[in-house]
Amino acid sequence: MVAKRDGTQDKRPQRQAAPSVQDPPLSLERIIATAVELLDAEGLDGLKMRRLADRLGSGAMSLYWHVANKEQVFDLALDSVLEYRGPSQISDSPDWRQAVFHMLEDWRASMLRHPWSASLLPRRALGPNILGRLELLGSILSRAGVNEADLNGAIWSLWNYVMGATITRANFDLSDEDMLAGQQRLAHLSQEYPTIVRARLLLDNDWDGVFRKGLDFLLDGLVPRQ
Amino acid sequence: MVAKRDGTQDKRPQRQAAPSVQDPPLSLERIIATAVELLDAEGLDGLKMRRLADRLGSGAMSLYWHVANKEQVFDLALDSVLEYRGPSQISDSPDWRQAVFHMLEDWRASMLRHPWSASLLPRRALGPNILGRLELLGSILSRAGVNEADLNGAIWSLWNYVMGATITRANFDLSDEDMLAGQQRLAHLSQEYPTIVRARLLLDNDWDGVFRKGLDFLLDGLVPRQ
DNA sequence: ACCTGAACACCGTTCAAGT
DNA sequence: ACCTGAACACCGTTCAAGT
Repeated sequence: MVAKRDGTQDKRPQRQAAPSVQDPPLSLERIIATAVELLDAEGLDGLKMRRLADRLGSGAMSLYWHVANKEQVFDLALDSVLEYRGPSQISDSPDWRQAVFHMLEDWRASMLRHPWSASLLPRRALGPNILGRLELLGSILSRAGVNEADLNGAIWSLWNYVMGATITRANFDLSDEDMLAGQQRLAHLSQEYPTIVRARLLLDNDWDGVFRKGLDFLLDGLVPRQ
Repeated sequence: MVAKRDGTQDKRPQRQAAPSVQDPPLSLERIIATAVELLDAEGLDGLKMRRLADRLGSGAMSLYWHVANKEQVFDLALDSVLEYRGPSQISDSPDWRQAVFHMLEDWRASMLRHPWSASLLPRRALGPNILGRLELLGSILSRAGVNEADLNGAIWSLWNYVMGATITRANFDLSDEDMLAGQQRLAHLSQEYPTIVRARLLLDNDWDGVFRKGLDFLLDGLVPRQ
């Protein structure tokens, strides 16, 4: 029997898993960055404090020195993912419509890159990054001619639209087999849901195109082209 | 940020809460109806199998004879709340626009009566009641002149819009004090978010009016008035 | 100031039994 | 066929300590 040399085949939990380069010390930034990684990999339910600590090479309870509780981890991970580096000065460029599209499509793309963030955003407090986006949106619309009394409603209309489209898209991002299975189950009920089956509700959905088209319609209504 | 605290000053678990009239036997209907009650009272996180069993006057494990697991309770409670008793034959009435508005506003109202259902719907399978609504929606739009190639996109546009508006509304239904606190925190940052503060983003929001207005714009785009 | 393990109060669900 | 309690494998968090 050969003595185990290098922990390659270890059975034990082995807490001290060869901190070869010695993990850097815990910090709020490192915790949040790792939480985002974990959320991306395992989804909302996959974020467990113990698992997060494991990834950080620390004991589970060490996190609580930097963070009040799990909810705060969610809040910080969420806002960290919503930063907008877009051309915030272009807001007074002549093409306000393009500026709105740019920010909203970037917002949607950010959430789709981290699908857990879409379902999380509506139920958490608004962090600075998302507030920054809303501020930018409001200022563009305002400069485009939306009067003050309608501004609140216009902002929320667009928020609602983006959130609905993104949450749906993020959650219906099924595997092809799932979609096929769903459609087959539907087809089996084609006399109960004839229109839906004809429309191929779960197939051939051009999510991006649908998003842009609806956004166009909404903007036409909110800021009539003159 | 205020932690959600359950203000009810319960003293004891009180298992055997005087089954005065002897609870009726367990049944799927009774389980689902009680689950809806519990969800209405305590929210998504408030639904625990043990608590549900308590309300039913049964042991926790008895539920598992009628139900596979907690997820199934969610699925069934969700669809049970989305039934549409609306005038399904009126779909070929001359006023298709009114028919769409009626169904979508009723859908939104149903979800707002059970706020947990809004956040749940996008992540669960589509039950018969919601499929029925989509079928009705598709058939009305089709008769209103939306051609087959655009039907899928039109249905999803409206779905996205309704879900976004409702999820947001359901989750931002803050107490007056919360809203005031939020706005005050914002006001404190009025040089960072001047537009948002001016628009009174968190106050004076006519959710129902915003919903109807945006829906009008969307329908104008999807089915141009001739 | 920062990190830790033991321990507590849960929660969903399995299992082996009861009627 | 229907219901049950004991028990298991978790999970967030408190606490009393360690450095």
